[in-house]
Amino acid sequence: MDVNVRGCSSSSSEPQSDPEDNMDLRRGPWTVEEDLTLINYISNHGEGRWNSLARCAGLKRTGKSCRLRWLNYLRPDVRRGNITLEEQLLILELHSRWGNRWSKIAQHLPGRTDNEIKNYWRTRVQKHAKQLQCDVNSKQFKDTMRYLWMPRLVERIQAAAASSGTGSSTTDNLNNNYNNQEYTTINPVLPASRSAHINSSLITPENSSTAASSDVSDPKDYYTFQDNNNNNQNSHMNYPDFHTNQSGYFNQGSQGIEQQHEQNMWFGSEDTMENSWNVEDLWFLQQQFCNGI
DNA sequence: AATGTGGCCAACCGCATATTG
DNA sequence: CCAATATGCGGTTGGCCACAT
Repeated sequence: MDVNVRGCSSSSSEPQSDPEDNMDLRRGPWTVEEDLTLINYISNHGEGRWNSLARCAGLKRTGKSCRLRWLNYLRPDVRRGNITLEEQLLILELHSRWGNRWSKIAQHLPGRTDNEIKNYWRTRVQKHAKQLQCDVNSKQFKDTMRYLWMPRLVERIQAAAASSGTGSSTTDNLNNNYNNQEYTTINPVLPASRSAHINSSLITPENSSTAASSDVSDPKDYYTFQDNNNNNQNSHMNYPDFHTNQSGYFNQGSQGIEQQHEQNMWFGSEDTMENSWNVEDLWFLQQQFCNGI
């Protein structure tokens, strides 16, 4: 919304310099009164033109500060609380695609802010990279996310849905998509060492090569979550970079780590990313290093 | 009980880009 | 077209809190 707030003050003669130079400006945590002032002002006049807004509302804050406070905290549709499994999965996938484009990623997580996603990434994901003593941007780490964490997340999502008995959840969409082959799935270009553990019948060189060059301009084409916590947005999900069997992203088969071990390591915890590194993670990384990937 | 440590997250900072006059 | 200003984005910081020692 484009609201003209310029007429509210003697703005034409105001100094145009950065208001942060103003010694009267407040910094630090916002008070309840400031929050209410900002909310009331925006509800009456709309958002935008933040510097003018800050002045006209009588807030001794920079426009930047007001904007940040509104977008990250006060905005009515901002979603608070833990990042869900579905959101974790989406963050991982979108980050693998776009890197640290937090605002772009946030656009695809309704109610989540770039700041929140950024914080999540730094505190949870980077922590594990640190534990592994590898760079978060390294191929090893990215592959670990892609071929271990994300499939596990899908399994956990499915397990959670199964246990809760919710029939129309994201996981049902996942299952349906996979089972019915509703969408065109594109296989990842897998590390050779890892490919052996994947049901080869689901991988073809044709679509594998397609994956690497898939021209995905808008992830909405691929992801839409049934967001149970946020207005029941109708959604589906389609992974361009994975091909799965019915139980998850790939078939671990007899060569994988035993299912029980897998469950112990991942399904016993509330937070998927909070577990310590397990044997398979280390094994996977080791294989990658050994194969020079 | 006191102190140290680490995680979390709101807020700030600096820069790049867009908009305006 | 250009300079000034506003806006948006990603990186970083600092304070609070919980937990460990």
